Amino acid sequence: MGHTIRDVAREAAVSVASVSRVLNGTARVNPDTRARIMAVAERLGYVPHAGARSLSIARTHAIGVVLPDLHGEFFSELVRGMDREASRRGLQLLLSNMHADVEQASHALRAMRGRVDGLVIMAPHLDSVTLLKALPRTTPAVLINCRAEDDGHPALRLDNAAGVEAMVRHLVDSGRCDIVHIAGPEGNLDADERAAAFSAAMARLAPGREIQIIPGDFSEEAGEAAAHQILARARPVDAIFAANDMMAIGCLMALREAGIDVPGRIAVAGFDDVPVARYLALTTMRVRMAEIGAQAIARLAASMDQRPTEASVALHTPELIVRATTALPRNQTNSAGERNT
Amino acid sequence: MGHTIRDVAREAAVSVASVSRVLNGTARVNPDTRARIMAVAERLGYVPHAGARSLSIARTHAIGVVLPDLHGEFFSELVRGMDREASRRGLQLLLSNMHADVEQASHALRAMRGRVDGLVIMAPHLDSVTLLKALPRTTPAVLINCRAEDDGHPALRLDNAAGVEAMVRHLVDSGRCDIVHIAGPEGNLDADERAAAFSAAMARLAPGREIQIIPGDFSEEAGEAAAHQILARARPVDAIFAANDMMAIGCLMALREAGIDVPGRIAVAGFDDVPVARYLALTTMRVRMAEIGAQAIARLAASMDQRPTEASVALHTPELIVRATTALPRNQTNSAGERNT
DNA sequence: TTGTAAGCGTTATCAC
DNA sequence: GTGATAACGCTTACAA
Repeated sequence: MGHTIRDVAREAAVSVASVSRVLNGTARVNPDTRARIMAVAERLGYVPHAGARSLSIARTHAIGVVLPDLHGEFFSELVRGMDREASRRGLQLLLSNMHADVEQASHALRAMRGRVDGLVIMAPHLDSVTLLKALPRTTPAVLINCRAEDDGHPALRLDNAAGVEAMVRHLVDSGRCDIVHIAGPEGNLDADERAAAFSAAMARLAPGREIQIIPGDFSEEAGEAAAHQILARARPVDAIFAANDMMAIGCLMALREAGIDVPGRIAVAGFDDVPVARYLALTTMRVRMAEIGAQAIARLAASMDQRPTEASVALHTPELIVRATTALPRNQTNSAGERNT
Repeated sequence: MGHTIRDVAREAAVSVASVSRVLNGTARVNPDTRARIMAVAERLGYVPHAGARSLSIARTHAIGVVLPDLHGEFFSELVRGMDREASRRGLQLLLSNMHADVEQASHALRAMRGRVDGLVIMAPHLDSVTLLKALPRTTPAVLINCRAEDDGHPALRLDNAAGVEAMVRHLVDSGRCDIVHIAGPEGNLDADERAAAFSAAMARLAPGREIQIIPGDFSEEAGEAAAHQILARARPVDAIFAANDMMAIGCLMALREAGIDVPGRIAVAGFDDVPVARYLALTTMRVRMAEIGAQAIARLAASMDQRPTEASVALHTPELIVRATTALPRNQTNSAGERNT
């Protein structure tokens, strides 16, 4: 099963040490022997055994990525961003899906010991304290959107509060105060933060209005269902702010089907700015997932190379993207098309 | 940096062999010592070093995935499918991006030696012969959409010819014979196959009509550009068939902006059925990327466990998804909405 | 049932 | 310059 360094050494009539030196360029070796070794390696089609090498030098040049079953585009964007940054740095990504329970998650983490130099962990739905016990305290790790009982690990967090506030402000500014929020799955960090921020923002920006929150689960279907529920009841609604784009889209489809004028009668907004949002002209909060992924890798790399970096928490602030689904009513229109704020 | 099996052995006053046996359940050991060992391991927070273990047992339980910089949704879907299947089987995925040139690609492959039990390689843009020389002939590998100079590796291929033919037939059946094809980047296997199949299908299904092909690169912008080019010239066109969805979407946007009636005056069709396609009601050929990814893992797992499997090539046939952008003209309508064939 | 020791394929520290 | 050889952390005959 593949040649070893010893095969090369034997064929070239040298010691394994010399072969290693040549292949890694770690020390001077006589040009002649060097050439001979290269030739043999080439002829034998020798490929070094990275696993053994890692064991020896105690460095794998790989970083472990532990993600939950992510909804839709998120996975894609996040991993793409990481992958880009990782391959720029000559690092490989060891992916491991972490399913719902902490059990499997910590198993996944343990399985990484000795295979990676660091970890990127995203677990918006789990108790990170339990989780972190599973990982050797020596392994550098950066946390993305974990419930941060600030435990000393560098972390990346989404500023959900700021995002939600910006959106509520936008809606209120355009004259819509009866806003209903469709929440994400309970227990999910982002969902919870967004719902809480919604209540807070409403209390501040539209005092006196009822705070309406409908439960959801981040799925398109939940958005549809919520739309139907909203249409069926009597309370006034002039805007729907879903906790993520997919639910907003479900809403949009349901409203369109019901013949409701959007944004004329009801405005609709989402959160995330997934690619589809642009095509459907959905107003939303843009979250640059790829950038967050790349940043995670960058910070991890830093804390792997140099001295342990500051355990700071970097906050990513979403950006308001105004599109047609919340366009201003005709008589108030002061700008057209897409506008960033 | 983390405890070793020896630490546990020492603390528990047993040999490393016993610790190993207990932790792997590979042999009977006295319940008492067993308990003692477990306790110590727990207390020390011992996590086995997977790298060392792999070296010893010559099995990594990881599979390497080498992909090009994939366009859009593809990456997402493919990796998601693989990830799903891999984690079902307790396998980890070692991701490595392969950039344009064969040099980097083969480097990426070599870096996997000793870290994975098998490889999934996708390289629609490279010469797989050169590529495959880089990998130890002993490592099991499955190829996805590689130019298959059938070299003995199990492979997964897309039946582009069948897909293109189905679409051309659909267009012709709905009375559109002046079809222009927007091709993908030259050198890309799928792009080339689709363009060739287009010519063939036209010759067969719309004999006598000019075979019009406009070059593109799979990007939305290319689709827009092509649309403008088409509108600017005199030749009659009643349908545009883009080599992928993103270009079809670019087209769609450009036509919409130009006030062209779709599908009334010009029908538009794509290829891939990316998620956005449904929302834009784009007729397309559905390619189940996630399924292909999962299948790749499944086949790889098979050829890793058992005897070397047959080197067959599995063909994935895309499915025609008819949506509004190619709906039949009013007077011929015989079905409504979305329809699968 | 338990322990000793020889690998697994590298790298790195010594001598020479 | 080059070559033995001891790690690296684990598994697994083979003995005891």
